[in-house]
Amino acid sequence: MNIGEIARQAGVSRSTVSYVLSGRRTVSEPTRRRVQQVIDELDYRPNASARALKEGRTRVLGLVIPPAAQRLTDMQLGFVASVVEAAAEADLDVLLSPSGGDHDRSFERMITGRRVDGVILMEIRLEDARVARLQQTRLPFVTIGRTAHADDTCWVDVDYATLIGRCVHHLADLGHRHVALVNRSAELVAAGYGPGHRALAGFNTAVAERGLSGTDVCCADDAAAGEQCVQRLLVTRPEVTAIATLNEAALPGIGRGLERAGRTVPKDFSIAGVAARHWAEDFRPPLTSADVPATQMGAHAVELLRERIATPDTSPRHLLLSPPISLRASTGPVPPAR
Amino acid sequence: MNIGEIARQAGVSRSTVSYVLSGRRTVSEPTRRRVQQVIDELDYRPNASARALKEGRTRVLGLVIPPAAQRLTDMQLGFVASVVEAAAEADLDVLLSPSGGDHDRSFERMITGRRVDGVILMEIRLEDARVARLQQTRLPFVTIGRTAHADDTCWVDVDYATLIGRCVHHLADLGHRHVALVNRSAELVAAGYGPGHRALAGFNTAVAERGLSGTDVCCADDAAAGEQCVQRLLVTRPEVTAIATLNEAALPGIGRGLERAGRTVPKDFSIAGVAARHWAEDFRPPLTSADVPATQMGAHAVELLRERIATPDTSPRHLLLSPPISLRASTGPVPPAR
DNA sequence: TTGTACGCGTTATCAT
DNA sequence: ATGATAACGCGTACAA
Repeated sequence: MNIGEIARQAGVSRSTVSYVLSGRRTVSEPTRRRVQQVIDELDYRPNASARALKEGRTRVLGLVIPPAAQRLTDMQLGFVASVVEAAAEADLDVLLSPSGGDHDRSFERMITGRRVDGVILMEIRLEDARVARLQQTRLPFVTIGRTAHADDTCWVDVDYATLIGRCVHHLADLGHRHVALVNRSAELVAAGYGPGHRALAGFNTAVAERGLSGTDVCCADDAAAGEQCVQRLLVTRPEVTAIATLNEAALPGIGRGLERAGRTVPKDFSIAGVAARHWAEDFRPPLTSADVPATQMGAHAVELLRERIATPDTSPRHLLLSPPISLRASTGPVPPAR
Repeated sequence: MNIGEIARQAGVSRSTVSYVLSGRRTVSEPTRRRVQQVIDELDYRPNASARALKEGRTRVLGLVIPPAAQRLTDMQLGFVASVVEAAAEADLDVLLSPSGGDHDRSFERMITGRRVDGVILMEIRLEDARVARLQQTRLPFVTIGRTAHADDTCWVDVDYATLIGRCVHHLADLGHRHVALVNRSAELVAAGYGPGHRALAGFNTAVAERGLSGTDVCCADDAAAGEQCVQRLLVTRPEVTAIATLNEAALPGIGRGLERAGRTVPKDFSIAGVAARHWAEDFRPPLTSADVPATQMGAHAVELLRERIATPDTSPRHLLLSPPISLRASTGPVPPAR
């Protein structure tokens, strides 16, 4: 089923059919109707490859996700879903590439085969080979998260440094003097994962500003690790009365660990964090946290990318989000010294 | 950068370059090397649209996911990740469409625009408009899950009826006489979501076979709903001593609800389920469950779809999985009557 | 090894 | 003001 077939059955030329479709030229009403009827009857839709070939654009966005080996986190999933949704809203499709480093076949296919009009990258490292690779090409791209030197790229990110800092200040206001940061996994931090580094920086700054004693520990992204981590922490740093964390997947374990150790939240121990809302709300008691707006971030990323595709030569735009902390029930005044 | 440019710089014809690329004709070694060198220097990669147009296939698979409105479950995410991974393994790309019903723009684009060589559908209803729509077209497709009359389609599914039945038999073997099924959400079941219906059927059959008393309740897919659900259940059916469930997202809440009610698992109360392994392992105590192999299912779906694309006219293959129940720590002998 | 037709939709240009 | 013709985008594969 192609445009020539429609033209034949409607008794017009191929270009007329094309003009009926695009509306780029006026076509006499009777002709238009006749052509449209044949189109409807045969349920004709132009071949996307032919159109892309001619127009020089595919109406497809690429989305690079972390390889499935490391199970995607809830937040990453939120990004994927919201990107796809926002793209669909704009009649754009999304092509997925599961790629960790560069030199990845699917990544290379995506960016060199002119399959996509632009790329959204997530799970960005401070030094990221994929970003470097994309900068070599002329392909517009936007990152969710940012590299260490991201002034000349387009990105949307959460300001983990500020948010973790705010958590610390909130805890300090409540009288806590000994606080701990439960960071993301050691591997992730070692690999230069931005949020981990920036959260630590923000933590250290705030701790210094308030004259607190601060400890930071890495913790794998799952409940079991969270539980172990808390157990160890309570032994090695018994003076700690509050935790700040960006490790949402560890939260259930952190809660369990405290419970097992006989600490009641928030009476004996406080927790504040940066997490997706449903993690915060599912925590018992509900977690005081800055809720990461994953859904909006995906939508923003698509918006920035569309701009960039439309006008590639304007200076890159950024978006650094710091959602306010929602006071819930997991933080309270420091308990009297034992 | 196109094939003509490469040909010019290498001093050969376009077809020669094409043959060097595809290897479908032997090219003299010196020529081949010269061409290859130019290709490498210019980092040339054929235009995917042009190739798709000529070859009549895109090397892209479509994956239809539920719209993001209802947050994707962990298991759905597992499917997506494993499909993408398996496709990448076979040098295929994946195009995503977030579509609930039919008549969805992105769904229609995908299947009528010849953008994809085949489609994988998930979150299948017993009566599914998208399946009907796909059957009208000639496009090969595979479903994860199956409709009520799925003999002539290609699918891979988990045998929820059998697995929930096995849970019930296991609980009956331990002496439990009053068991409850915690199903997926009422909306999902009302919409004809297959697993919900089949789990209920399997539950009823097994309950009847063993002469037990059975109750079934629907429960939204989150922890809070699970907690409420258990609270209500313990009040309305105080005789119940065991739960079978396929609602993994409700598990943390179910655990909390039992704890609040003073029931210890597995001493006072048993739970068995069908869930992704990490949900089972994160449960306290670890959940006795049939672990849904989401990862393999995605890979199987891709495999079946590739077969179907290669040989569209063979009779459709199915794959009904019933993974064994892993005994963990959440089931035990029925407690003595109070 | 090369020339060339083909796949299909778009659009500039020419004809009516 | 409409409709028709033809070139173009790019890679593939058959005929020469």
